[in-house]
Amino acid sequence: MSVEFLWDGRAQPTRGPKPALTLEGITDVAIAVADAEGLAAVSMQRVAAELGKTKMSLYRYLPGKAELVALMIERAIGEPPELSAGSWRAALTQWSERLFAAYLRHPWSVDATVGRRPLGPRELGWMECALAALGSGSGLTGAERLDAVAVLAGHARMLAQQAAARLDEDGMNAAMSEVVTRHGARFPQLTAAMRETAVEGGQNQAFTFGLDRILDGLAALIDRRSVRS
Amino acid sequence: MSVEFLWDGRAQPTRGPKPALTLEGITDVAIAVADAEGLAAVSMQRVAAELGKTKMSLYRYLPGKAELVALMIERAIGEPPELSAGSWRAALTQWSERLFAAYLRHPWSVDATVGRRPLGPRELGWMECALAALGSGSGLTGAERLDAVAVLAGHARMLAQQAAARLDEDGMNAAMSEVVTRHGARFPQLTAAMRETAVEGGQNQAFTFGLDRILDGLAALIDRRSVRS
DNA sequence: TTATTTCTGTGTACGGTAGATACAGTTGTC
DNA sequence: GACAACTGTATCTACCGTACACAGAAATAA
Repeated sequence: MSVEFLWDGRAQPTRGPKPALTLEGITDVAIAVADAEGLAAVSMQRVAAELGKTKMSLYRYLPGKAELVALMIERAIGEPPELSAGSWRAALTQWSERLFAAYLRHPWSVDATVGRRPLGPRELGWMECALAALGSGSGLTGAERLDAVAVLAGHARMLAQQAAARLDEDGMNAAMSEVVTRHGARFPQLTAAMRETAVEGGQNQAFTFGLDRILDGLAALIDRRSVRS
Repeated sequence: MSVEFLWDGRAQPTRGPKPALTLEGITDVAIAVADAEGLAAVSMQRVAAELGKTKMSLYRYLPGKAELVALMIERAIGEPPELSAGSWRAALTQWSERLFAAYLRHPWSVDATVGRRPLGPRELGWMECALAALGSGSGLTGAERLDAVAVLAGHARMLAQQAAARLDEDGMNAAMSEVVTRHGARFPQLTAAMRETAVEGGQNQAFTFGLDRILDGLAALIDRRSVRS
């Protein structure tokens, strides 16, 4: 996975035949496949076939599959949001909600952003704008602000993953709940909590709950700092 | 991926040749490979070769690779911790730290626990014991307790992933920081925060910071509830 | 205009993956 | 001893990512 490709793009040549494809077109098709059938369905063969080309032609545009996935992530996450910010809390709430929404729009992006990998300009842009929202007079150190943003991002990721898992209730969840009812005696708290959860609101509520708790905790620290100083 | 296999195991036969392998042995070897070379290095071929057998012999013990990974997770996460609990806060702190430690011991388990998949008994056991710690008189609803546990688990996961990424500083991080310095002007907050972070403490500090913030937020809610009632 | 260079897209090939199936050999039970 | 059940292996298919060689197209240099 070459970092340069992600940041500097691909120098387009002047000579030779006109390219029939574009990086954007390839990425869009790959994203469409991933949206419809998951990240596992994205193969060079599949993407090329969707474009009416052979798989090897894609390698004229991309060094390899890792770069394709990186481009998919950058395109799926979108430009960093413009935060119509008053307080840091309002700004970070907006930021988290938009990140959560982006994950929900493209559930595969959760799977695609695990493990060690180079970050693209947009991904860094998102971090930058969250840090900026938290920066103005919060009294937190740089490390603390990084940690806070990481917690928020992690929360959005986790909830998006859970929401995606709940989207497809195709038998596996049925088998799972069958297991829970069978061994329910071993997990009393869990069965009770899940019974309650079933009635009330969906995944957005869970996200908002966690987000509010995190921001409450952050506010408590910021208040303490501002009092002391 | 069959749920039954995870929960009921494999009925061991009486007749026929003595099995040369055991499920535990296979799982242990697979975990050893994953610990040393990452989850991507775990293939049926590789695990079988490590055991001195052909890959197809493994299918006498496991329905498929998905089940192997599921067993690896169950074995790697370990038994749910016995929380020497006083307050809910102490208990959840201990719980989160042990989960974080488990992720650090087996960094591949972060990659292995993405996406929709059936949960094993130990994984549910961990949830159960966290819910129990939060249950006694916290005043939270079942859904809220589930959400709170999810936030804590997500935090442990995210920080473990970051820590694992920072373990191998093999050139890619170098290329990455080269990019950041080149485009540093676009990310002033980020570069400033990262410069600060470099000097002070490691990943444990980041984990503790986020954990404390989450628990602070949770405490604020619980206090509010107990006052009102 | 022609020749040359450079690029695109394709066909072929290789090593890797997961898994199905058929079969030989071993071991317990009747 | 016959039979049934099980283990481990060999062979096969169907993918995957990608290296390499080659034919044709297009822009430039002569």
